[in-house]
Amino acid sequence: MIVADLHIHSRYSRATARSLDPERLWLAARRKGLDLLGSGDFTHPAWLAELKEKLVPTEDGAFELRTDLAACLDDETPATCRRPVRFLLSGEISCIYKRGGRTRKVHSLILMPDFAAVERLNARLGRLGNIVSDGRPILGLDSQDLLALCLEVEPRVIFIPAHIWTPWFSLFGSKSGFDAIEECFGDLTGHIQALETGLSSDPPMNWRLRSLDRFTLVSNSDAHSPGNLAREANLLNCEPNYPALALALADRQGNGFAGTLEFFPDEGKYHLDGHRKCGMRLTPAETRAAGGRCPVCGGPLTVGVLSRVEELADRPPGAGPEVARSFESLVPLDEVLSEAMQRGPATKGVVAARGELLERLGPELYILRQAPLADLEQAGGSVLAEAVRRMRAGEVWVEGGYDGQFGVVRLFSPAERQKIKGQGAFWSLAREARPGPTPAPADHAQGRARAEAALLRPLDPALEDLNPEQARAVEHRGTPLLVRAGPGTGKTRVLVQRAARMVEEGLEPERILMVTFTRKAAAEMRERLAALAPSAEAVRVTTFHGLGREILTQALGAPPAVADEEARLALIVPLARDLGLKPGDLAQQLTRCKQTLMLPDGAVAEHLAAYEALLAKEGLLDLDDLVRQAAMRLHREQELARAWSGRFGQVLVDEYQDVNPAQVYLLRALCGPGVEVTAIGDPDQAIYGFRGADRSLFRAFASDFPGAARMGLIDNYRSGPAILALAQALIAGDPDPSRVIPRPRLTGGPLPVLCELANPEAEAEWVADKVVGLLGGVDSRQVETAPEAAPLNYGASDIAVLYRLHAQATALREALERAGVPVQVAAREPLAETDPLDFKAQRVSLLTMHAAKGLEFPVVFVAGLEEGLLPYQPPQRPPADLDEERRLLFVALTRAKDRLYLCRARQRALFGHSLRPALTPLMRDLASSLLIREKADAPRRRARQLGLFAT
DNA sequence: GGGTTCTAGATTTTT
DNA sequence: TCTAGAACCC
Repeated sequence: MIVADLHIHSRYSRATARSLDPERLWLAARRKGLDLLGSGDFTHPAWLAELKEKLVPTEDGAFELRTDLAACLDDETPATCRRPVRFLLSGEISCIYKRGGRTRKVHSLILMPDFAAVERLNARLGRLGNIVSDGRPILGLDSQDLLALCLEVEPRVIFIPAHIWTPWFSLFGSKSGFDAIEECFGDLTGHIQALETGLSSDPPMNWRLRSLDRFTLVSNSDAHSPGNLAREANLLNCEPNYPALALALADRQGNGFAGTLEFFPDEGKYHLDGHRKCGMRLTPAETRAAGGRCPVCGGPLTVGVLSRVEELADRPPGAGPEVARSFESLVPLDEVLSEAMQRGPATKGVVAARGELLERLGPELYILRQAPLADLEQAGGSVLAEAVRRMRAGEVWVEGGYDGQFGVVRLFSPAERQKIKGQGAFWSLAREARPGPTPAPADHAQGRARAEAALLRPLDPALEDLNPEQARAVEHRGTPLLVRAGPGTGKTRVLVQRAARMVEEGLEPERILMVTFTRKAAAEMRERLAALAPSAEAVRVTTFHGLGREILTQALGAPPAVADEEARLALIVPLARDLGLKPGDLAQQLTRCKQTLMLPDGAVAEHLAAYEALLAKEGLLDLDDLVRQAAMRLHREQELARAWSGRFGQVLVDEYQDVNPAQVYLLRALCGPGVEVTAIGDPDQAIYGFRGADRSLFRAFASDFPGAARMGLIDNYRSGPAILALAQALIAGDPDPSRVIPRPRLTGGPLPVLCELANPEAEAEWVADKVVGLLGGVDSRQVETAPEAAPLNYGASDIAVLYRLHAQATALREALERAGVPVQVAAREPLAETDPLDFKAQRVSLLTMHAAKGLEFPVVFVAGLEEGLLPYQPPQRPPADLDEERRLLFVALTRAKDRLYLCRARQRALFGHSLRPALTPLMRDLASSLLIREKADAPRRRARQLGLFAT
């Protein structure tokens, strides 16, 4: 028979002992009496390197401490405890993700048969999230996807849902788990052979669920220090190696898996229900009677494991499957000694006594489980012997743990304890009749209605039936049409509906052209169109550049060769040098010429001519040429114009505020008589002036396309009224009589929050604290210090952090990663290594305000609201245009649906200069009633704790 | 040619 | 302050 503890942690995990290295784990395992020990934390690169250095393979998939290291430590092991200790490679992963409208937090224990498999796994995980800053990494990955990934990497993986009943971080957790294992792991459930029951539950509790009968119930310590090793463990009748363990777990008929060593579940931190702040401990029946509310403060109770088991149980208490493994309930030796000596478990006396017992009798588990009472009496006195006898017999007094508070197991009555105190260990205990253990409450759980299966998102009203303004825009025919559509008013929807309606009316889909600026937008449009009306599939959806290329392809008889960025620079850089210009300036000058169609004079004309000659020599066009040349040819070449100007009967253009003159010129060429143009956009969201977009073209639409009708969308479906009010106040700084005041369709929601922090690091820290709070805490310390966290149910992908410059991302990313939050920084060049699961991983998005355009998030942070940063004041250059920067901030604010957090630093180092910037002038004059100014707590630790769950 | 030192410059971004 | 590219040195 061997004893195995498969789930532990290294010193690289949060809140773990610094002494957790392979040597001391090995030593502790020997003192405990363990034969097989999980390495823990194999996802952590530094820990894995240490394991590879210090462990050597022995049996199949098992490892031993290097002999030279073991030799050095042999002296430190009591002679009675010397035994071989094998390691297996194990790790734990915390998945935090949203499924079915609820935030899920599920921990999983994973074992792998060799280092190569671990490395394959880590390579994949490393692309999906941050596995370096915590030994137990937090990933925004669905548990089912994690299991799929593990199986893909190594079919022999042993995947065990960890401590399945803890409320905050487990498969069945009351706060963020599931009601059935299949709900969590879907059709991969069959690959799971074992479930870890955790400290707060024991096998009889688990036996009450028939659905768990087919699983092996394992128990591990989840130790965060060497001393806690083996506080729960497994008994196995097999060789101490990987395949033998796998077989023992999988084979429910055989007896490879003999049973478990358990905590008294009452001692676990989440056994009963309660509210720690108020000191309220409740049984499941009491909780029901109290309606799930704390009888003292009325706040929500943390529902413990016992309640949760009853809720899901389909067998009465005491019932179980026909075949079940045995188990023994133990109290850790230091606690037994603490009782026998009536002094704290960590006191010198207890520590010394334990050492002496180990020397004389053997490992801790032997002492607790097997040592004859006579030997115990001889080595440790009769009180100790009696204490151990009672423990083995289950004659204990318990105060159940609740809401993160460990329970207390007592081996002696108060009177006996008084006696021990008075007489010391010399007092000999009479065996007294004593009350049995606190009985488990015997009421039966009511099967709760599982109402929240597959929560449907509220139906989008604009999709179901259009509001009057939208309907007008969709149905208008006969003239060009310009629609002004503010953020969240259903702009794309109107465009898509309009196209679909036209198809319905009998227009061939090939006669409809939809034009966007980016391929991404085009793809989205295509998708939405297909979803709305399959018959509209043949509608042409493309970008301006794609359209230009197509026209040129026809004109030239072959697709034009287009200079990519690299080729273009290869021409521009030497040219700029010859001309004594900066390459960037020259590039800007040239692109400006092409986009505005302005015929330059003087020096610029020469530059352009020289550049065009170089392009011609290479037989290349640049990207600007795709639009410009297509437009010019359409205007000049009659045959080409004939082919194109009537090809489309309807042309719909998105984001019209971003067009440049070349694009309008192209549109006009395309739209001969009888062709109707629809343009939709929002001049308040024009943020690309710097790259040639000319928002005055929005206003000029009616003269470019005579007879145009104008309309505006009014209802905003995206943002709460408070967010909208702030954004509107901001944009009002740039008066525009034709602006439509939006009408919020959502109600309620908190005011936006503004906080001014000492520096960018503190600012990032503030953001990270808020994010952790919105996620309801990502580690147990957080949920235990602030368990009243409102059930906000935000997932990481519901949250975005926006900023003006990429340079701001570093501090924000670091703070979020330190907090354990999965993040994704939208970099200019996408990371080369992407994982197939990448698109499914849920992460907080870090984006520039520009990159956020067109997106929406339930929660938005906007960081760095400082003068100099917004509007941006580049060194040695003219400051960015105030109104365009105002629109940029407007775009940023209007990305938010429910919650908006604004912040800025009082001190910021930008390009080497340390500045003490003022608040951005864009926000200075806003009415104070539009937002809540939050005070920054000066000492960081306080800020962390208090800021956590404040809103 | 390869390595070191110096110095200017430093947004936002799509095709 | 950091970095990329140029200038410089052997």
